[in-house]
Amino acid sequence: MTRISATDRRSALVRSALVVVAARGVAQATTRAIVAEAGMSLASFHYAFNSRDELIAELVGYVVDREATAILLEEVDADLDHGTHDDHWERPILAQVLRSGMIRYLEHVRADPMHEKAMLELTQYALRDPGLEHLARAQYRRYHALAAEALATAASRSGTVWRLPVADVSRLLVALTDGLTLTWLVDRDDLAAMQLIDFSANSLAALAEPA
Amino acid sequence: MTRISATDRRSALVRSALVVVAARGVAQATTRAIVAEAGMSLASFHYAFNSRDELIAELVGYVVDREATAILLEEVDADLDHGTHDDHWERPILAQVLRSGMIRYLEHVRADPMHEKAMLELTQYALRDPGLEHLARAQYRRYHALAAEALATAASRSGTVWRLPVADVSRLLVALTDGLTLTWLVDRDDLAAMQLIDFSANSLAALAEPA
DNA sequence: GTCTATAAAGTGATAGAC
DNA sequence: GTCTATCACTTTATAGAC
Repeated sequence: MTRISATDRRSALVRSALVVVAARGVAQATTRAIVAEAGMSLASFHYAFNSRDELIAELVGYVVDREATAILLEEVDADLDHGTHDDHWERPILAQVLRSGMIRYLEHVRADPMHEKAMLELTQYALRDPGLEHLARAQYRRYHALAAEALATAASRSGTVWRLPVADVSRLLVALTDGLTLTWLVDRDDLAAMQLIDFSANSLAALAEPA
Repeated sequence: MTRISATDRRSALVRSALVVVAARGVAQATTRAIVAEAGMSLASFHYAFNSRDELIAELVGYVVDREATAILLEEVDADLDHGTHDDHWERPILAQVLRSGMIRYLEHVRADPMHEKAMLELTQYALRDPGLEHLARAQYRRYHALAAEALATAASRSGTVWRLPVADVSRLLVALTDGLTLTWLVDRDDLAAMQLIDFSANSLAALAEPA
């Protein structure tokens, strides 16, 4: 009926695909399920995309951006909150900074668990497809870069410096975050998650020293 | 041709299913692919199982047992190796015991990465199926119990005691192991994996004190 | 019990009218 | 551009011969 540009239709389909993947998994994200979610006809799908594989590839690329910006925006918000009151002489303890950062991440996962599950599945899916494998690696490079930035900020804010390259520490943080996500998704144990966060924050903080 | 008991056929199909899942993923583990791997006809499948879902359910239950016993056997082997020479007065450092245990686990993953990937996918799959969800949880309870046993052994061998309940420490170890597995499967970075192992071993060891 | 053949339902993709 | 209708194929599952 109404004319929609091909690019608009593509992004609409990608967003709908993410909804379907989150709700039912990658295997159940059929072209029919996706167009139903988007309120389009099946033919419109193939007008916008050459194949389902093409959409899945774009979806993987899309979620990498989305995840990165989502976490980044939360960081910025937290920074702004922090900046509203005068803390000129107050130096937060590094472990506390890391702890609150990881709690923010956990809240992010708790707010939309199925989305996080979709991220995991899409990574695993990409890892199986030779043509999509590089996207999975790109996703993790993004995570590492994001973690490195957060760790650098945390250190400078708490007046400390990392005793080993921040890139190395960031890999630890990403692995800890993965473990946190995976175990929480399985048993939804908030208490255990908080214990893991405390442990992670304290253990990582031990890798820094006063500036 | 040759008559095979239904139970034998079931277990043969389950083993073949695991091979297919490891090689091509859960979604591609079709009944046809599984019977081809097992060298059976399609009809034999439905003679042994009522449905594909029934096989997948049994597969999930099967891998839980298999993974547990596999890691446990490695532990026993390691214990035997350790017992061959006289170490009556030698007390290994806890961090070293944990480190070598995690290295053994990493070797286990490196020896058959696709099997480990299959385990991950089956857990995620079970988590989506309301009827299979409990199996995913059971799998992790098993992991936790296994980790708790290993941690208790490690502490007593090194003459230390855990400063918090071993069940809590075991959850940390499982999460660390998950993070190790996930990140290694993505980038296959052995050096980063070793750094994570060192970090984990040292950080966990800090949670114990001399007996 | 084990097979071949086929049914029944779902899938990705396309043709062709408008 | 967008639709309905349909093709070609794959999937799970079953029927029926042996």
